[in-house]
Amino acid sequence: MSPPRHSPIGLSLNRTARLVGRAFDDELGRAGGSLPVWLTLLTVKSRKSASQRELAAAIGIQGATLTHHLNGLERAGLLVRRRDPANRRTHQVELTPAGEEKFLRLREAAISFDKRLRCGFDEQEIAMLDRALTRLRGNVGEQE
Amino acid sequence: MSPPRHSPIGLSLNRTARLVGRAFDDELGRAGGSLPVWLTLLTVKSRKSASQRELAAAIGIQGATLTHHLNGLERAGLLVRRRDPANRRTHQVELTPAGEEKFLRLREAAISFDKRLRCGFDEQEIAMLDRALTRLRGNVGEQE
DNA sequence: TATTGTTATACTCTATAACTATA
DNA sequence: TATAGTTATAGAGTATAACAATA
Repeated sequence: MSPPRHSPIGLSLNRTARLVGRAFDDELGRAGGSLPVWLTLLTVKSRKSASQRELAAAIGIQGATLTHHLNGLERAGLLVRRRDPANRRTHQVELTPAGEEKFLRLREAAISFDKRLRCGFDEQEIAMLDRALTRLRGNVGEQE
Repeated sequence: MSPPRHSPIGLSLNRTARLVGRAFDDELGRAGGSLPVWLTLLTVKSRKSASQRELAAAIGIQGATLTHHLNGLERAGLLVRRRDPANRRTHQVELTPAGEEKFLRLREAAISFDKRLRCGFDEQEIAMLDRALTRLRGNVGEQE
């Protein structure tokens, strides 16, 4: 019955994420990308030869949603999907040279943005923040 | 030219916010609401007699977007908009009794969710996290 | 039958531009 | 002319359900 006697951390998190996310999306936009595009390229690069289901799970979206983004990226000539000869149900996603270029360009933007984000933080503070965020994810039941 | 030698804090923030946001939205959904609805009701309650422009700014959305949400809430009978007699351009947004009830119900959900979110954190850690988030907002140029 | 991925469709949140009404 | 708000429209991201191909 008593009102909350502490600042709602969820609200603060939400506001921060929206603000930071919007700024990041703008930066990616200037580099010819968007947040889901960046996440997709990054995940494809870092999880070589993963199935699309695994990629989608790693990004945190549904398979059909990933298909949607992959369609856009393939249409733009940034990647190709090949059937795996071993198991022809699964597709192997691979970046084209143009896709590799785009990846590097967006990575530049991401790195420079992250630098801006870290202003005034030392390594230890960032590590603490990261741990706190991880704990928050655990508290809402992240499975991985 | 060297690769980033620290974990990208933006990615961690993004992943956390999406996960936590989804869980919160589910909780609000079970209480018959949604995140923007909750933010709208909360802001209307806490900023008595603010203009819609001010409300929108406080929530962090455009005026037209707020109008969209207010339309839904008014259609649902949760609030009314009255013209201010002093300046008939501005509208005064006021919760109906049903709106007050909904507000309380969603507040319950928000409080219980926040409690879940705080599991394993002590007050000092939450305060530190909150300060860190505020600093991140500052780093991407929050004006207020 | 089970699994991988796609297509079709729709919903939510958001935004911009043009408009109405007040001042 | 300037300001408050609305309407019309659109776009991005996401999801679910039904489907096709493969195992």
